[in-house]
Amino acid sequence: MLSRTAEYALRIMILLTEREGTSLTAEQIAKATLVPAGYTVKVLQQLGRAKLSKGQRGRKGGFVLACNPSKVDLLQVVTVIDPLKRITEFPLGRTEHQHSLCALYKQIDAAIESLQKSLSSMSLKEVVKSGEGESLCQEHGHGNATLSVKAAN
Amino acid sequence: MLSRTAEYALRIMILLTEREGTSLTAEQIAKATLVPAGYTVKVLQQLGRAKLSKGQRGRKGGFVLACNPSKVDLLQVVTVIDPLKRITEFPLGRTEHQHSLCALYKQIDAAIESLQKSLSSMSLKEVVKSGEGESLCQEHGHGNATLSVKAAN
DNA sequence: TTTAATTTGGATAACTTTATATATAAATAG
DNA sequence: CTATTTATATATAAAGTTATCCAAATTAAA
Repeated sequence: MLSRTAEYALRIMILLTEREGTSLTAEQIAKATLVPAGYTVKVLQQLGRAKLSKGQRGRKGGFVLACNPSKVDLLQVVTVIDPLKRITEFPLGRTEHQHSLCALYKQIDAAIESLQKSLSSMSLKEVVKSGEGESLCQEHGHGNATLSVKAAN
Repeated sequence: MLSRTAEYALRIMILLTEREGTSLTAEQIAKATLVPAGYTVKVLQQLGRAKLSKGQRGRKGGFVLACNPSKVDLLQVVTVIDPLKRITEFPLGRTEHQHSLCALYKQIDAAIESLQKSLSSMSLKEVVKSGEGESLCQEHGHGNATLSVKAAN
């Protein structure tokens, strides 16, 4: 549904939000998000060009959040990777059976709209906040998810 | 968002619904839906295995709708092609930063849910009905879309 | 100033999805 | 019964996405 890359981008941005202020190397990010090591930097580069993250080279380098995570929502992150654009024109040429197909595209567009609404309804910060405090990973989680309270940091 | 193939499947099913009762050759379907000619049969085969359409070989053969279009919604068609499945378990192994990531997946799942809800809110028949009667293809349509009332058939 | 750590950018490889082509099987018309 | 029309099945090709690799650039520490 979301492309895998978009999902990676979300994981990475959530991690950067959680660790706001601190600098993380690509390797650390890969390890924490389980995004393939080499691919992590590719995703970070795209996020960087979009000014959502920023990389610093050399020793002590790494990546940091470069946006206000209360102002950036999940849709904005997804959009950096693949746009999910609304259907504003009937995308087919003139066919004999335009009417039904056109009606179909109205429905498809409505579906895209509801997806967008859902993804834009929460900022990065809100997601991180909603994950703070008590055990979450059971609810939708699998057996060996942690049950413990998040360690203070 | 939807795969291209899923979109093709929807176009085809809408056409078959519109022409319910009549048999259409793959070529006719391809022409009317603008799905690539050879690929049309691939999609029809998948729809056929799912019992949504049915093919008849030989002279006078073709494809017909094989379901009750008032009982089949857009999500069911999409599901034949690519499942769009809900996230019922936290998909990552145990990482250090599970809490936020888990919260992220709750949001992603909510987005999938809203997409599913939207796609399942209308049956094939309802879509076709909503396209009947007067000109539609202007609203979301491009310049040379027809303005005329649908011809009686 | 050298060296080590690190991002950046470009090239390449593996995999998946989309599309085409070819051969086979079935149904009908004549 | 034969020829034609059509779907079905399988193989192949093209395009797109995902992932890896390597060389170059930058930064900081030693």
